[in-house]
Amino acid sequence: MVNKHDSRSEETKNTILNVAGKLFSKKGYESVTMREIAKEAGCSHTTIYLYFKDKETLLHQLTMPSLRELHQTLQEIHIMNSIISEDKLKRISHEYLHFCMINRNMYSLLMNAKSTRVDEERPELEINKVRIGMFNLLKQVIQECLLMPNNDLLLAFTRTFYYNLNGIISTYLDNHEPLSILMERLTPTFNLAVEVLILGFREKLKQKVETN
Amino acid sequence: MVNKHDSRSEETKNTILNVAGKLFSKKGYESVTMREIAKEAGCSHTTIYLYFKDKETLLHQLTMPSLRELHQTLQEIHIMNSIISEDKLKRISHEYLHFCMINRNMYSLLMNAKSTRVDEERPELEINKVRIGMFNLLKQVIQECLLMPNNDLLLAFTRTFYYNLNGIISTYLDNHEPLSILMERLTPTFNLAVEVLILGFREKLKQKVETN
DNA sequence: TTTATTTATAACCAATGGTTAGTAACTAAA
DNA sequence: TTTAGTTACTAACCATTGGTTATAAATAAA
Repeated sequence: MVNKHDSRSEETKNTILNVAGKLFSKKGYESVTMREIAKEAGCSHTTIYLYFKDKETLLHQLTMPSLRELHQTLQEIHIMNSIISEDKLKRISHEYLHFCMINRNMYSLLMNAKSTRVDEERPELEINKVRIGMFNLLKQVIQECLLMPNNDLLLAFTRTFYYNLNGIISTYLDNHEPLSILMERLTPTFNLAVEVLILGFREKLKQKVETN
Repeated sequence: MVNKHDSRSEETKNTILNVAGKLFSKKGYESVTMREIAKEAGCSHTTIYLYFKDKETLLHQLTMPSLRELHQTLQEIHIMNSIISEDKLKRISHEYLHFCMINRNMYSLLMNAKSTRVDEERPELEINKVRIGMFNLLKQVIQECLLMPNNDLLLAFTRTFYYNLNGIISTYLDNHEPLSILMERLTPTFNLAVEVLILGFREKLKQKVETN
C-alpha cells in the first residue's frame, strides 16, 4: 500500500515534469524560469531541486523518452519491407524533421550534448548512443538506397544528408509559424532536397566508378 | 581641434568594442558578461551603457561591418569572369562557411535577427537586407550554374543549398576544434556536398524536362 | 503523545544585465 | 583665478535568475 508520503512526492515530481514539458514546448527552454515552472506546478521553486539536479536535468528527463521513441520509429521504418529504400529515407527524414520541429528544445540538447556531465548514470552516453544510432541508421538506409559499400564516401554522403536535415531545422528553429502550416508549406521543398541529394549521390557514385 | 573630452569618449568606445569583439570571439557571446568586458576595457561595466544600448547592440555593431565585407567578397566572386560558375559556387560556399565558423556569434545574429527592434536606425532592416542579398546572390550563381530560368524550382534549389550550408555550420557551432584543423578535415566533405547538390539539381532539372 | 522520517518552503547566496544617482574631469565664461 | 556648465565615468541600486542551506510542515512509527 503506497503511503501518502510516497504518492505525494511522486505526484509532485510528475506535476513538475508535466508543467516543465509544456512550458518548454510553448516558450522555449531558455526563456522559462524555474520559478515559473514552480508557480504553475503549485510548489516552491526550490522543491524542483529536491527531484532534479538542475534545469538541464529536467530537460534531459523530458527528452530521453521521446528520443527513444523517435529512434524506435525510425528503426521500424527501416525494417519495413513494403517500401523501397528511397521512400524509407523520405519517411525517416520526415519523422526526424517533424520531431525536431515540435521539440526544438530537445533538438538543442541533441545537437549540444554536454560532455561535462559524467555523473548521473552516464546520460551523455545514452544521448550520444541515440544520436550515433540515428546517424548510423541513416547511413544504412542511404547505403541500401545507393547499393554501395560501407566506405568513406558513404560516410561523407551521410554527413551531407545529415547537414541538410539539420540545416532545415536550424533555419526554422525560431520560426513562429504554426507547425502544421510550416510543414505543409515546406514539405515539398524538403522532399525535393532529399530527391536532389539522392540523385546527386548516384551521379557522384557513377563518376567515381567511371574514373576507376 | 578635437578636445580631450571627445577623444576620451571615442577612445573608451573603441576600447570597449575591441575588447568585446575579442571576448565574444574567444568565449562566445552568451558566456561573456558585461562586467568581464568592462574589466578588460578598464572601465566600469555601467560605462558600456553610455555608449551602447545593451549587450546585443554591442554585438550588432561588431557584426555589421564584417557582414558587409563578407557580402562584398561574395559579390566580387560572383562577378569574376575567370572562373566557371560551379567554382564560383564552391568559392562562395567556402567563404560563407569560413566566415560563419570564425564568427559564430554573428552567425546566430544572422539567423535570428530579432524583429523586436524597430528603433535604432532600422538595423534589422539592414541585416535583413544583407541576408536577403546573400540569398539572392546564391540564387543567381546557382541559376547560372544550371542555366535555368528564375522560377519556383530555382527557389527550392537555392533553399536546399542554403539548408546545407547552414546545416554544416550548425553542426559544428559548438565544436572546439581549432578552426584551421576543422576546415582542413572537413573541406573535402563540404566540397563533396556542393558537388552532390549540383549534380542532383542537374538531374532533377533533366527529369523535369523529360516529363514536360 | 512523542519521536523519527519525509516532503516542502523560506531565507539566503552570487551573479547578471541594466537603471539611477552621484562624482570626477574637462571646458568655457566671467 | 574662480565659477558654472558640460561631458565622461563610477558607485549604488534594482529585479531577476539558478541554485544552496536552514527551517517548517506533514506523515508514519514507536
